[in-house]
Amino acid sequence: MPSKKRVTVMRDVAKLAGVSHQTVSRVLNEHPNVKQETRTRVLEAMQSLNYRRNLAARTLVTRRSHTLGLIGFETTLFGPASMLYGIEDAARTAGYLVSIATIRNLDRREVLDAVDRLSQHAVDGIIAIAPKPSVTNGLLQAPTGLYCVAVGGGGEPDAVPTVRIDNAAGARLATEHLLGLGHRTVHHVGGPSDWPEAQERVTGWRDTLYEAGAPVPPVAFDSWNAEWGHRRGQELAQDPSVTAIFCANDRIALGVLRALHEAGRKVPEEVSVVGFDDMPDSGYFLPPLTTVRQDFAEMGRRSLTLLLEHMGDAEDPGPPAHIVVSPELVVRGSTAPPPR
Amino acid sequence: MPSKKRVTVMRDVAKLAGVSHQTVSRVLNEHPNVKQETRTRVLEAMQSLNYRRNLAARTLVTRRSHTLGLIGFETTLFGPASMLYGIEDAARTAGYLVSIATIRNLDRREVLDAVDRLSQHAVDGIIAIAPKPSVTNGLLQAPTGLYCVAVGGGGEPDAVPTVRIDNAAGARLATEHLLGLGHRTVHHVGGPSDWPEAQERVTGWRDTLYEAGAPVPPVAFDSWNAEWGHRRGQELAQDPSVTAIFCANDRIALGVLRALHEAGRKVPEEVSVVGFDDMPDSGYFLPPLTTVRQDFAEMGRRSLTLLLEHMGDAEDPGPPAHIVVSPELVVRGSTAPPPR
DNA sequence: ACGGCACGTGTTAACGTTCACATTGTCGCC
DNA sequence: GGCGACAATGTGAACGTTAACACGTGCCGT
Repeated sequence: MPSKKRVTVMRDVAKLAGVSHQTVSRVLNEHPNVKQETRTRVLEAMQSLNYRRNLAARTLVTRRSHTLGLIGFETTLFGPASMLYGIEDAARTAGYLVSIATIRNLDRREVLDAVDRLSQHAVDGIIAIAPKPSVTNGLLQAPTGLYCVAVGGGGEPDAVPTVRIDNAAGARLATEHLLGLGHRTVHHVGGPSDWPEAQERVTGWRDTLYEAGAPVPPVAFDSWNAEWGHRRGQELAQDPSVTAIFCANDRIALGVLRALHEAGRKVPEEVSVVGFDDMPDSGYFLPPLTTVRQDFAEMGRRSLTLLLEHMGDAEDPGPPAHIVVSPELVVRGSTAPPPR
Repeated sequence: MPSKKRVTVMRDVAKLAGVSHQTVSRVLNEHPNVKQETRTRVLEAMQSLNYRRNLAARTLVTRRSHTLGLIGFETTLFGPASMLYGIEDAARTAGYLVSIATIRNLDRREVLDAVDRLSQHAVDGIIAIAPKPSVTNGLLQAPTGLYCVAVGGGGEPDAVPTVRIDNAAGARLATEHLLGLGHRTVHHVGGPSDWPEAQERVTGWRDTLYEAGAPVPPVAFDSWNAEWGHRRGQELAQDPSVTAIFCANDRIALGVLRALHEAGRKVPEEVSVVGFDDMPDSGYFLPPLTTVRQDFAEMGRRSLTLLLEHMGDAEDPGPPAHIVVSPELVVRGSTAPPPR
């Protein structure tokens, strides 16, 4: 007949090894004061019984679940998805599991709800993919003792530690590259105007033009997708003076490329185009896209390190730390000197 | 002075409401036998104390964590990332949290490791993004009582319930579309030969050609990315008899488009190209890509439903259920009748 | 020789829930 | 009017782990 108790617990291991359950616990937690011989005996017992410790019980008493929460936004896109990957990757090595709570918009309500859901499940900390301040603000509402960091955001440094990319520097790289090729000025197709990241890219681009004494053409904002790039590209294609276009991301650039092609304007012979992000297949656009690469996965990893550090600091967290990573220009076939 | 007890627990709520902790528990679990008046009194107490129940304690005694595990592969790509999204979306509505364990390759070891990690954290069930049988097989190793389903796989129906797309039908749609336009035959650029999904697409394509009495050109396999499409596209571009190419996915198609363009062969005037997946910006390729759409997020949602059903069925699970979803042809500008 | 201290181990009590059972009261029905 | 059924609540014991303390050893210094 089948035994009533299904899984083996500490007590079973202890009995087999001829010690108390506490000693088993000590072995498990690598407590120093256990004789080598007992340790191996316990380990053998665990092995032979195929023992796995019950994390729920452990969590109950230690108040640490060894689980981290991730608040994600638009995680189907390459950038966020890669951050998620980087975070999970680093978390695994650090012995944590990652639980996700995606939000469908950036309302404060949604964020609070996600924080609530995660904290109910007793996560030890939260990483938020936080492109807008509303998210970071929501994070501040988290129960005390719950550590939070934000990744991939923009705007002014916040009350929570942050990992972000230097968008202005990236925009500068792109703009300087184009000016360096001899273009009189550079046009810009913006992302959504209410995203700090989009604004920072505008700033970097504009400042570079100013400093170079180049005229600053008007910017239009809308969204991050190819449809917008296509729409805006059609307008720019009408203007023969446009020879260089810096797009707020690669998807917009894709739309711009198509619009230029449809208008019969050759890239890069007549018009140069630069993107931002370096999505997986940007190198296979027509022509291959020159772009500003950001290492999303690395940002994810860094944010996890930051979170763990933050959690490690006992009571006094000190001022929130901020990590800024630098983007990198990838030159491909979509940029060339202007026609003469 | 600050009180020693930090968080409020059931006992506190009970005391404030003037009932026993068990009654509070009953209110929380919506047990029928609680007087309306007491219920509201308890609810008010919970509200005013800002009580949140401790899920770890609950898990310890009920052995249900209300957490689901996800084993993910290449989650930075659009398909898997969308499935993940769909799964999380459905899980949230069902009151579950999703924990992720990504695997970096499809080895059995990695899968076992992921299952182990998830089961340590006491997940109630596991959904695996399982493109190759090795994953599904690993799933069978899961501890008894842990329910698993696979999503997005291929190959023969497995021992675990599965949600998959009808790859052959999708390939058929693409091929018939091209034949219907008047092409004598259709070439195919395959994915990785050891992926069942890639093979099924080949099968659907080949069968359609057979039935139509069209010649079946040789297939080459390699990987899923644009680089491969570009490489293979260069070869196909040399052959003037090639007028229609069906690619195993959109990324490959992107590479093929570029190769054709470089070889001076116009799409769709001289050569038609069809993809598979319908990635976000396929509609803005040059030209806009005709493709076979699969609804990844929906597959994710369906897989969650399947898992919950499976978990609900008490002891006897019956034969594993399989859901097959149908893809859909999206006609855009990359296909046209052959040159005459 | 003896107090003290470090080691190795065991004992008991939490942690915050839910479950099984016991205890009331209230109603309806023969 | 008694008696069973059921509704509403309370009591105690799990669940499996770690924390806090207590208990023996053996060794060192004075």
